[in-house]
Amino acid sequence: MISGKQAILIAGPTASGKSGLALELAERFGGTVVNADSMQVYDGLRILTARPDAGDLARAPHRLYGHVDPRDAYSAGAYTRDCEVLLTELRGAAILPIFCGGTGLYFKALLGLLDTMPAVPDSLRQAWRRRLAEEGPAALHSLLVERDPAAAARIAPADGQRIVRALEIADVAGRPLSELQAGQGRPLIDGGRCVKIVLTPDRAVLRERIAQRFDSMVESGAMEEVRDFRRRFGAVGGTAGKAIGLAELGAVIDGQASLEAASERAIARTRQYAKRQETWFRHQFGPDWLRIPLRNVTEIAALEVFR
RNA sequence: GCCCAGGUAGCUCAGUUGGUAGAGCAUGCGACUGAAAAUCGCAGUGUCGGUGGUUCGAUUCCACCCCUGGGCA
Repeated sequence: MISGKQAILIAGPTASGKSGLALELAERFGGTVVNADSMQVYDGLRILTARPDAGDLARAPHRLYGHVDPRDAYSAGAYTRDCEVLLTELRGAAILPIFCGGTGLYFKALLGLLDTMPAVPDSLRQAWRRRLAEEGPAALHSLLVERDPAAAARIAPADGQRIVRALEIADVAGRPLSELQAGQGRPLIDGGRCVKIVLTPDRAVLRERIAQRFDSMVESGAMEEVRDFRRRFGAVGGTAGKAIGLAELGAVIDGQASLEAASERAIARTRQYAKRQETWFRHQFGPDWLRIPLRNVTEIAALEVFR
């Protein structure tokens, strides 16, 4: 294990080679790769969500991959609770966790940058979501102006998702969300005692990799995977249902689109996603994160920080 | 060869009764406290196919030419 380090954190845009690097380091340090990706937690879409395959799993232990039923609701909060349990276990066994994933919010949660919030009952959440669908975000935003003016000022009137979140928290907590967001979150790991790296590949290179990866997903049976997924879980409405490629390949299966058009669409969505990730890592992650433009896993693993 | 339709942003297309043009998608930039592969905001782009003519002024009207699609031969 690296001296004095609690964990290794590997972030980066999709298709930047995070998983390969995590695997390399896990083998080297006898560590466990821990998922930090909001889609790879779900069961059912191994190929489309680029989850490690059987060969990868044989090389090193992997945790929090595919452990959630895609019909269930999952969240950064649920992830935090999963990690808390897991970290206790790994610490007990003196095993180095290597967090690897593209969900910036999950890293933020890990580092204690999310305040503790009361749990929102499912019924309440559903009720607000129904109102959002029926009345639209603008109507709920004007409601929020009365309930939590500070939050309303920060949240765009069209941002239904955040408006609903603020409203439901105000309901359960009896206090505005903006008051609860005090920056008092409890870190699960100490950021100062971790190796934190962000992979920053060149945009043009990443675009190329994204396109190639989608094609190879299709070649490896992504279409069949979507069929199986539908058979097992039906039409999934939650987060898992929004996995890139699911709707697109579904349209091909239903005869609504050509494979070519679907691929183009899925690849474009992936590029857009990668861009949002880059923006997040650039601005939400501090200067204490190491930005690494190198692409070769062995090269990165040889860096000074890993000695 | 003839007839018809079309050639406008990277793509698909709208439009200008003549005053140099716009949507969607794509692209770029950004926000982000439990749906985050989510959700949301901002921005740019054009020799309006070419050449001439009419006009104060043409992407718009006229002529010719080129290209694409369809039809007729």
